[in-house]
Amino acid sequence: MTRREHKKQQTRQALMQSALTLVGEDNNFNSISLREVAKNAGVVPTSFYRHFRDMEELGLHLLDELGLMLRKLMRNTRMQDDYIEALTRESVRVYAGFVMEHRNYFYFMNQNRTGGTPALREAVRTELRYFSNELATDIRRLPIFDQMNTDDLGIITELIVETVFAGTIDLLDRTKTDDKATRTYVDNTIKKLRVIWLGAGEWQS
Amino acid sequence: MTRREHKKQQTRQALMQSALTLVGEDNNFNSISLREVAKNAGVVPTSFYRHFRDMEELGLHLLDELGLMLRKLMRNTRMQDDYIEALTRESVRVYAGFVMEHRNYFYFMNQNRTGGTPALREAVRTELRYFSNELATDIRRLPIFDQMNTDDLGIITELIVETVFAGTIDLLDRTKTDDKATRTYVDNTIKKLRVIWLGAGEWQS
DNA sequence: CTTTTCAGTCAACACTTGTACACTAATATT
DNA sequence: AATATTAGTGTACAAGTGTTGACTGAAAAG
Repeated sequence: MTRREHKKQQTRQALMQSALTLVGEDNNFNSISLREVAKNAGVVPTSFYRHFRDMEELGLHLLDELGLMLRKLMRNTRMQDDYIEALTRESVRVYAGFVMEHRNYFYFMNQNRTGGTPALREAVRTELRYFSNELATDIRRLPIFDQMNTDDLGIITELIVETVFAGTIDLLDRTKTDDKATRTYVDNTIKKLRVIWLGAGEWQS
Repeated sequence: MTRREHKKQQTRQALMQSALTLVGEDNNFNSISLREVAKNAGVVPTSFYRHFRDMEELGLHLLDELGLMLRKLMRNTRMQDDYIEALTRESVRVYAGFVMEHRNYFYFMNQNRTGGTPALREAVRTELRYFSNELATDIRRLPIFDQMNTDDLGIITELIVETVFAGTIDLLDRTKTDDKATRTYVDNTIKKLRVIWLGAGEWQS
């Protein structure tokens, strides 16, 4: 990579980081302006166009980045143990920690799952589906699921992903004022997942 | 109510309806302007202030309205039958129908669960918690739950509400292009709820 | 019938917005 | 060493933003 390309990457990253910071400060991604982002990145507004067509494109790249991190994280922490119980506990705990370390990213993702442009919304959906699928092929190996109908398995993993993800925004908000919020989230989510595991075990029998 | 008060209520309603319409087509509540709303309601921008302090206040009232409708609907459809199975199926079906009849309201609610100002976000949370609690006192009567720990019961109802609600935004988006989307949503949601029921039945036993 | 109230109007304000265009200067290519 | 490329700058503009204060006229209160 040439020296110039490197410089470019640097401001590109500054722009993305800037947007993320603004989102973290309780601004909605949809209502932050291109100009704010540029200013916050220490760059003139028009310079923005050297990197992204518009804010939506920046958003999509942001989502890519988060997705990549998330998938890597999940792949590393899953399947360390054979016991669903321990696996669940550890996964949720790690997930919560990861969320706390990347607050702004998750604010962004949550906002755009339900709020963004149709394109952004679809991108988040795809990301979650990706997870769900990975989880499915992953737990297929477990004795409980080895002969379950594929569609049903998909629905169960979807339920799991939704459950973990649904509590994220509450976790983000509550941890601002409550130190114990993370623990509460982890405990509650684990209970929910345990209910799901139990139900899945009883499925079609 | 005097004739003048009646007129006022009318434009007030027009403003709320206007905001809702804009949310339905243009997409995000946070990026629609006070002026747009006023214009769309056939009223001059400054007139807006006779009714609401700002857009957030309008949003909160919108949420009140939806919450009222929703709770009434749910109360009417729950507990018609003794079988969980039939109850679930009917409830979800009715809910889906209701969503389709009030698309813009649900876009609004979804957007602000994860996106709006902290106040709006909290308002949505409260609404969902309200549901969860009502559901809890409601199914407490069922033989499966009559001796369950109250906290655990709360978590399970929370899980149920989240599950029903999580799919709503997808339902809204998909029904734009796919006629069968409603059926898919109903079927999938029912399956998920069935898993939860099964798991709840096995809980602590 | 006269006076008060007040929902909606009008004009004006100080800003912010996205984007077009011509420019500069450092880097890369020849 | 001469030339071409291009990330970032600066200026400019039309359009839209929230909010102000003084106004009007119909309905309500006296």
